[in-house]
Amino acid sequence: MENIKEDRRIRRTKKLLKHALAQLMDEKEFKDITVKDITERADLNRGTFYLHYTDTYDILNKIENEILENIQNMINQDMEKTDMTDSDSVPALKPIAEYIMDNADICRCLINNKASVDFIDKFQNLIYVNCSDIIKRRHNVKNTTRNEYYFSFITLGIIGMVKKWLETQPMASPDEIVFLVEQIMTYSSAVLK
Amino acid sequence: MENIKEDRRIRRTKKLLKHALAQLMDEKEFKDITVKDITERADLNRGTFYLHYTDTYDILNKIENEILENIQNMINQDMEKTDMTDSDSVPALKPIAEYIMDNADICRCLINNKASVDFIDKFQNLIYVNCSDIIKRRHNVKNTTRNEYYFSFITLGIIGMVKKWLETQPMASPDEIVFLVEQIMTYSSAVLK
DNA sequence: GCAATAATCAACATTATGTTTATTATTATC
DNA sequence: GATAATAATAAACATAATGTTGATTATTGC
Repeated sequence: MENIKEDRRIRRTKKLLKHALAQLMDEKEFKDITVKDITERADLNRGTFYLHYTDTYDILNKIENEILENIQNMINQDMEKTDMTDSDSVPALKPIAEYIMDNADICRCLINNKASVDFIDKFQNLIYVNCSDIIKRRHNVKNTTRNEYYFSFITLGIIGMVKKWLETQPMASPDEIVFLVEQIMTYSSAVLK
Repeated sequence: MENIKEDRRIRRTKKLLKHALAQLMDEKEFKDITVKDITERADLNRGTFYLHYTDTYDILNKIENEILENIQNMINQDMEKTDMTDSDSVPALKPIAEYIMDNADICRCLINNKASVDFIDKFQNLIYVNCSDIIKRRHNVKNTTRNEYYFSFITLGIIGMVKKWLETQPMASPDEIVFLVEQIMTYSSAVLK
């Protein structure tokens, strides 16, 4: 997805800009953050920003996509290893929960972001795409409109739980959340037909 | 909440501005909508906008709050009528679903809005505040951290379902959605302790 | 070391914002 | 229907952010 070898200066600049934005999002709403704010915080020239991003929404979008790509990669790795037919747990959940825990600050500001692009939408879609097939196969469930509604319920519900997790200080351990998510998935799949 | 008698000109102006914004949100992302866009569409002077709202986020916020206030009022009315201890259904759901159906265009653009304030957050909070007490009493459930996680799951999950409902054309009838929501609430409450 | 290129700096035109003042049009109320 | 109150208009303004350009300096990969 990314160029394997970007110039060191580019890597440094992008990292500085992203860190600056994450800092600022902790301090004020995204909509009130300007390109000038970001470059001043990163101690870079304003023009430099435009060498890499078109506007503030572009850089935010790219931060979001990186996080979600990392999570998707964990799922893909897990898919190869796992025989889906026998186990009832989802092995990818543990590394994902640990990843979210490790990146709690950035995940929290993305998921709580009041004025921006659609991190939650993209996250829900990721869960939807990766889970619906697995669940359907496991529980021998059909593609009905009714079940589509329930999937929308479950997938956004899981994000609600993760959101709560990130908001509750001190945060529970990844293992605890994995347990709760698996439990809720088991219970909820009972509504599917 | 609102002044009982606003000048007719003010009522007209506010209505024109709100309709113009709703129209524009169907055409492009909220973040790209300017005050000029709104007043041009409403065929009003740009200065007039500032007589009533501070910026685009302010008017959006007020549209959101109106919708949610109307829903809250339905719940309040229902609370007075209902004896909570015996029934297992939630009578407010039907009028709420009908209200959402009647205002599907505006609700859809608020719930799908990619770049704005927090309609979904506020909506989730409304459900949370109004449902948690009822459910806790009904199922004799305690205030544990674990249950808080589940409430976050259920409340955002319901919004996921409503979102799906609004996206699916042609929309299902309010009665169908009420049935699904009640079913999911019954099933889900099984995870509470 | 050197060619390539990223970052800086200063300057610029463009656009949106938010405010002000004087003027016109509409309203509520008597 | 006349009138005082006030909402909407129009034009002008300062301010600030945006996005771009061209020349210069600094860093990088090889």
